[in-house]
Amino acid sequence: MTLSRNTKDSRPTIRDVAREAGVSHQTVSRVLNEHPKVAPATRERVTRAMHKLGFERNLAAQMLTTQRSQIIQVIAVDGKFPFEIPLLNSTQGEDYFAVYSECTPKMLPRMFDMAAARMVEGVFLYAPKLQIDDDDLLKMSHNIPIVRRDFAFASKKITWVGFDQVRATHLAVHHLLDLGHREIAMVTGTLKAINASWRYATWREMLIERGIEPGPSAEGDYSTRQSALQTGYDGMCQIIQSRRRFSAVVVATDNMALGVRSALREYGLRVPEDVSLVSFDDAPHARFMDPPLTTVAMDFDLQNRLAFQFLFERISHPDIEPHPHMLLPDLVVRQSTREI
Amino acid sequence: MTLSRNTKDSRPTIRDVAREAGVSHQTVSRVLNEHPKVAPATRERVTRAMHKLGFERNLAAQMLTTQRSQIIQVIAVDGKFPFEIPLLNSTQGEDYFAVYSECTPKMLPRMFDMAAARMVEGVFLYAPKLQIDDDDLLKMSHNIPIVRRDFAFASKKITWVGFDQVRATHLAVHHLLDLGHREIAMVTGTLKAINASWRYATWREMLIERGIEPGPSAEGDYSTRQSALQTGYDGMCQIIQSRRRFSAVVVATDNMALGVRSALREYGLRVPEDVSLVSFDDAPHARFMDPPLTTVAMDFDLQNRLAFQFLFERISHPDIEPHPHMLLPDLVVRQSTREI
DNA sequence: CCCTTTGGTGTGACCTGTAACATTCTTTAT
DNA sequence: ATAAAGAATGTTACAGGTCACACCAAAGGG
Repeated sequence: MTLSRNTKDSRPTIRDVAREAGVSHQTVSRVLNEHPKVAPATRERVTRAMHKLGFERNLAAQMLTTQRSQIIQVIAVDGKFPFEIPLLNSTQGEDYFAVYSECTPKMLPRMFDMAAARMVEGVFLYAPKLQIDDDDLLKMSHNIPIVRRDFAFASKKITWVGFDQVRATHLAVHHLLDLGHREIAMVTGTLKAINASWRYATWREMLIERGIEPGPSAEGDYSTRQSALQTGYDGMCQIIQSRRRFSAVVVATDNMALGVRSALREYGLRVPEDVSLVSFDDAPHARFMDPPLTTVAMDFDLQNRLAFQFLFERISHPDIEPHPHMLLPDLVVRQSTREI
Repeated sequence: MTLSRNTKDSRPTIRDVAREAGVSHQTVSRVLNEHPKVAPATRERVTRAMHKLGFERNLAAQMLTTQRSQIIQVIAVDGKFPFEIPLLNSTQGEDYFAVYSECTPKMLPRMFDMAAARMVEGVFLYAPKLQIDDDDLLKMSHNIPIVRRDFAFASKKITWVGFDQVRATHLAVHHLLDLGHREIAMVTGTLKAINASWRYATWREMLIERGIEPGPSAEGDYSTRQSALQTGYDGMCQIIQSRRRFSAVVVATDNMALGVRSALREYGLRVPEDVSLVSFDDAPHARFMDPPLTTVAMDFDLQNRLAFQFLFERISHPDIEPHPHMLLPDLVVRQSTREI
């Protein structure tokens, strides 16, 4: 017994639609791709046939011929991309899907090989610890457009979107200096992260430049919410136990600040009466903390949106120049800082 | 001038590998698919050729013939899936990619149509507000395996993974009752969410059953972190302003509890001296709050892992019975509750 | 020693769209 | 009227894998 192809669950193809509408499959393809030279009446018939059969274009087949996957890949190198899943929906308006993967710096070339084989159209790179030469990165990229969503200071040939960490740290430290603080401690993120190390270095340099000895510091890790809270707490405990004096603490992120705040409380230190606290990010919880947290606001939403937007730009106009994009943070003064 | 196909950036195909290794393309395919009947020497030659040419199997072509995409789709209906992107990496060990999309209940059938056209192999459904008949859901599913990662009480034909909300609420309210509280307020999530409404209903019933009048309540929305904090705050303010008495508050999630805590503080109400607070989730920040939060722990990580695991199970063994899976929460007593 | 089995390999069709080119039928310019 | 241009549609050849089947040689059974 010979079964016709369209038995059961197999979905209709353009050939089926063509037969239904009494045209050639190519005409159906033209309708699908909104080719101008299709007679309105024909287009109408074909459209009707498509609806009748419940036709949906087979992406795999389209991928195979066009060499375009409509997929962009988010690659987190040496860490996790700490945002919420709905962010991946930003690609939807552009008819792209985003897939996510993590890898080590060593695996990155292989990652690009696989991306190329999957005909991934763009790579959204989150590699906050990766110091890599632009040319090396481009070499392994198989010409897939890349946008780095991090701080890649020296990069001239790769589009990236990042925050000015020096400026951010200036805002935080200046604020404390203006309030009269001279004994300023810091709880940093992992210094392997480029952003975190800039914040740390800038904090140090600003104080040293002014002849002030940098206060005690501890290294944490804000790469996940969990570790941020815990290492914020641990770091603060460590600083307190060091017995070195401090009247203010700079904390690398608002999540860490939650842990820091908790440690201070345990040791009976009041904020801001005994210790002023300034942090970075302006996360949603910052204004609900006790006291509401003074923080250097970074609009990550904007950063992510821009990074995606630039990526789509590079995909559709591969010839335009890469343009690094430095975002400027803002100080939000709340009640965790006070004049000494 | 005739250009050979393999100019520049076009990637090598199995035919290229075959030529390089001096075998047929089918043999290369067999090596790729670990077919047992390939002579070791041949396999070796082919593998070497693949490496030499930097071959990666073209996913689109594979998809087209096998009708398998190696893609699973996470669909959030009427809301956002509030977890972090790295969660999507749980699919990696299984050689799947996860894509994410959101839709309204009305769009869901169309979503499945598109999924079928993309040959999506499984759907991870997060639809905490969706009350839908199993059969209706199955009807629109094009036979794509589905796992619901939410509470779908009546479902017998769909695999789902959820927490026992009744039990969870019992834990919270019993705890307060045991401590002597009789004036118990509640800040709920949006009552359109099935989980939230169960928590609300159970809270009410438990009190009424015992002849206690339910305390004041306010409806919030914990579907995003942002809204959770804000509506937690707003809801608590509303309850306080109602002037109705309460000695304890049940809060729908730990995120909302942050807002609630902040509102209480503003009104000079101490926790737990004036008000006991019990919440749900045991989010990372719960133990760093002031005071550390008593909460009903739900292991979302486990829930997500199980849901993914069940989905892969259903994909590889479509014939096994759907099995609803009810997870049991645990009460974590910290310092936000106290005997009255 | 011949027949059957089976391990190892090759051949050609097929999956479902799209691109390039061919074909038909109008319409316009000369 | 006739060539040329152009609109609408059809034909055929891909894209890069996998599948079904054919084939051959070596091994095992009678």
